[in-house]
Amino acid sequence: MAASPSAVSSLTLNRLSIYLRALRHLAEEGVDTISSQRLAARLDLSAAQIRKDLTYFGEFGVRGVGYSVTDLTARLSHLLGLDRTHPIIVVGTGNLGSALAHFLNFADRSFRVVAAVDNDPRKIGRKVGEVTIESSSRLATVVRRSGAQIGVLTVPRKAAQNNYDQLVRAGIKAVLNFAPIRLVSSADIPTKSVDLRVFLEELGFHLFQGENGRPGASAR
Amino acid sequence: MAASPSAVSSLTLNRLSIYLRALRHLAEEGVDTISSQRLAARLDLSAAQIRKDLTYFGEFGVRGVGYSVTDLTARLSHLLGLDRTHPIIVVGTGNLGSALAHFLNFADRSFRVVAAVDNDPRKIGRKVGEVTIESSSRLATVVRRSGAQIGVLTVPRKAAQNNYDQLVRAGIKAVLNFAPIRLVSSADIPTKSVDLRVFLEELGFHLFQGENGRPGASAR
DNA sequence: AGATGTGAATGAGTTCACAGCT
DNA sequence: AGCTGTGAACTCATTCACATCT
Repeated sequence: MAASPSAVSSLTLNRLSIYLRALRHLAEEGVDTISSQRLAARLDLSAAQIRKDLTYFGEFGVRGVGYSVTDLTARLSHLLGLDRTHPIIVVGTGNLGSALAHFLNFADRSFRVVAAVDNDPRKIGRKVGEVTIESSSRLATVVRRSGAQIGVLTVPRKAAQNNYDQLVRAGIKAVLNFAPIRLVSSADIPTKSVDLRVFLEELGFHLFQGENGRPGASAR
Repeated sequence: MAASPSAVSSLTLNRLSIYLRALRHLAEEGVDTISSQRLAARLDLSAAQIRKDLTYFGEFGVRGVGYSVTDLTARLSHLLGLDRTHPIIVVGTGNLGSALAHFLNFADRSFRVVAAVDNDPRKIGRKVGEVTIESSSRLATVVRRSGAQIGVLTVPRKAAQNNYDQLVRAGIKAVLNFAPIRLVSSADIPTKSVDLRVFLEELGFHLFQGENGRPGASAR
């Protein structure tokens, strides 16, 4: 098996998640072997793309046959760390934060919200999903006590960097940031930023194009 | 000025959103001219990248000087269609859907939630933000009556394709899909899919790497 | 025959480096 | 002198095409 490469692109990694989801659906449908060709057709991408992505991590298939659905599922789950449970702390329990808290607990047993903090004194003591909201001022303590590994940042822009720094100092292992800011991030803490408004604004552009007579191209 | 190109990549388009946000902050700070160099430093990317992105759409700068903050803000806003208001319908008012509904109305005057539908009879008649939830069975009617241009799909996977098709038939102009499925999409309706679990799973991979002794690389 | 795994070819996206304008 | 706009060079990602295995 190939050693894990020093750097795999986000693009490849994100497609692994997509493959994994499709594989789970295939298992539900009772399929037990799948070729890159047929998986690609389902996902609307190329067979070569799938094979290339997989070979970054090893040889998972059988020539002349294809991939075992259960085997590949297990191996991708393991690669993405989904065969263990990652405790999450939600920082900021506004609309988005509390929605994500619920969403994550329902969606998957690989991620579990174990703590939540907020700035607003009125929210402290309330529950979001299974956990009780605590004060942001106790962030470091809460991280340590809960054993949270991943911080989900859903605070306003101006609070984001400060909360990020506190998470890092408290020993968080990774951060998913939804605040619309370029975080100054510690190089050794995997940090991913997602800005939801950006997606809408992309559509805004295409709408505008459509109006000007040009047929709107489908965004990927 | 350069004509809008037939195809601009999502990457470029998404960076325009980022530039625009930074420009707004600069304006708040009272800055009125900015060079690609200084903007790049702020956003942690290259000056050439910024200039190249902008030249897809025209010549916005002044040689020897830089870009006028207010001028560039206006031009990017216009390009992204943010100088008009886009009516949105939220399809599926679960955790994520209702969070987005609130979030979008607060965040920006360019997008306004004008309607929401849900499958669950118990939710119908309730309010989410300013709008009253209606039945998904009336989706087409609601789209037409409300004049919604953008559909935000936050329904379970199995309902997504069907709701998407209905949105399209009812004349929606663009769709932002959060359901974890590859939509079979009409080529002339800009459609963007975002899968939040994918982002977490990317972090899951990096956590796993970290454990195996390799220093975790920062995800972009 | 039919599928994978992979080097080679192509294509997309980014950075370089500099001519040209203020 | 300083900064934009842009072809050319380069790097990263995808696709091709085929040797290899079942």
